[in-house]
Amino acid sequence: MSRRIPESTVRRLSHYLRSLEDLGGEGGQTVSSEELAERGQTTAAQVRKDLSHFGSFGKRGLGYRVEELRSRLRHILGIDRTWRVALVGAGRIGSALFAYPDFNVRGYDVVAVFDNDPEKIGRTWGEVTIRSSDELERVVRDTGAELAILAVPAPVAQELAQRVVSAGVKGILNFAPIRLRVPKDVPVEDVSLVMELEALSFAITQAGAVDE
Amino acid sequence: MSRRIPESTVRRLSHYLRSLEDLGGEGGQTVSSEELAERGQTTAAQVRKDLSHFGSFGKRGLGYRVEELRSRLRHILGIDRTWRVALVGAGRIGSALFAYPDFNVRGYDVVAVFDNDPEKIGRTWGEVTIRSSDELERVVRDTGAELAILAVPAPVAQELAQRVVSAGVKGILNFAPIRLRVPKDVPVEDVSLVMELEALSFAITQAGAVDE
DNA sequence: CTACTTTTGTGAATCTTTTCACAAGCAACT
DNA sequence: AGTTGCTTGTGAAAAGATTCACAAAAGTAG
Repeated sequence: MSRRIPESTVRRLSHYLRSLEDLGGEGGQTVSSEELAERGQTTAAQVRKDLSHFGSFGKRGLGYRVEELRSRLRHILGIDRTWRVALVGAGRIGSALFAYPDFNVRGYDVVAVFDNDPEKIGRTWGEVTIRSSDELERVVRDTGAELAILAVPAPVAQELAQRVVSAGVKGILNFAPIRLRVPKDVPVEDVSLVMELEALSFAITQAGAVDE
Repeated sequence: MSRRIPESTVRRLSHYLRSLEDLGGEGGQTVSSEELAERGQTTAAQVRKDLSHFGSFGKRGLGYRVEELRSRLRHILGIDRTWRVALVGAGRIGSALFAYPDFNVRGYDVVAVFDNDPEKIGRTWGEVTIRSSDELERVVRDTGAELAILAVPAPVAQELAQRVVSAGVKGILNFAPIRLRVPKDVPVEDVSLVMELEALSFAITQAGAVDE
């Protein structure tokens, strides 16, 4: 039951949660750390250690009750509530995200969409109207958005990051290929497709190089 | 100049490379580990340690020649060549990726696109015709695709992963929210938007909880 | 050529994360 | 109630990653 939680632990928690959901989990069904490990590509000891940071939810000799562990994890991850999300950038990536089904299911509710293309401003996506980024501060405040997804080109990402933060956003999911500078109490998660691809080509190249 | 390279090092290398590219880098311009650190949100010692895994490219008292380090990094990351990519899934995410500008620039060339929607099969995107996934093995082999991007729903991802691998693909970028089972010499990079968002809501929630 | 400044490359120290290993707890059965 | 079988929770050990700190190079100036 410690204080500082490793980033890698958090990612695994997400994964355990997904496994639990796949597992269905009617009534008093239980699951062992061993089973979770297998599904999560890790070890049983790791699963138990990860969970032990937050308390002890299992029963010895029996395992974890699926239903209970699931709701505990949702609470730990902070998704036992709805998060209001501002989507900044209504281009290709923005629209793909908006349509992403798991999104709403998991408690993320896109309450505002911004773009600076006059062609797009005023159109509606589902219930939401695309706004000019000129209105960003006002709309973010009015809608009470707490998260921002930045799906905009690199050159404008930094400016928009500052603006959403000053309008009250508490965390940013960033698709632009730059390191955003924001106050350090505002967490930023970067999604960089190029970086992922490079990790992949590195891994492939490296694997080949072992034989040399 | 060691053997096993930490995953985190690889990601930082990607980042250094991006910084070097931003830096322009005409002629004999140089950059110090300190400068790279600043841009990469890390420390100078970390930069030097990361690079030292692969040799020593700097000049003491002077730093690294931008142009040279850039091409070294491109070589290390395995992107001093073109990678032929098969894009599996022509839905929202697939099309966003296809249009992603950095993609071609960075040496990733989409040589085949697959979908199983009869509406989409036969259409062309740029130079590439969308094929039925029935033809996957043949087309992957014919085009010599080495990487696959899986942008398909979770239920079919595992099957398609196996099929691209058996057709000769050497690495997979996976957007489906499941852990793929593939031979262990085939690297898989997962991109999970939900996981990123959950890491974000955890961080925000946690930050608040410190005050309690 | 010598002194001075700068910045790398790297062992050693520190800090973090993972793995090990086992006592303690729980359920089921006799 | 006692025994057996299983699985958690957790200190302690091991492995891994980062930071420190400094000698060794390289350029520059006098």
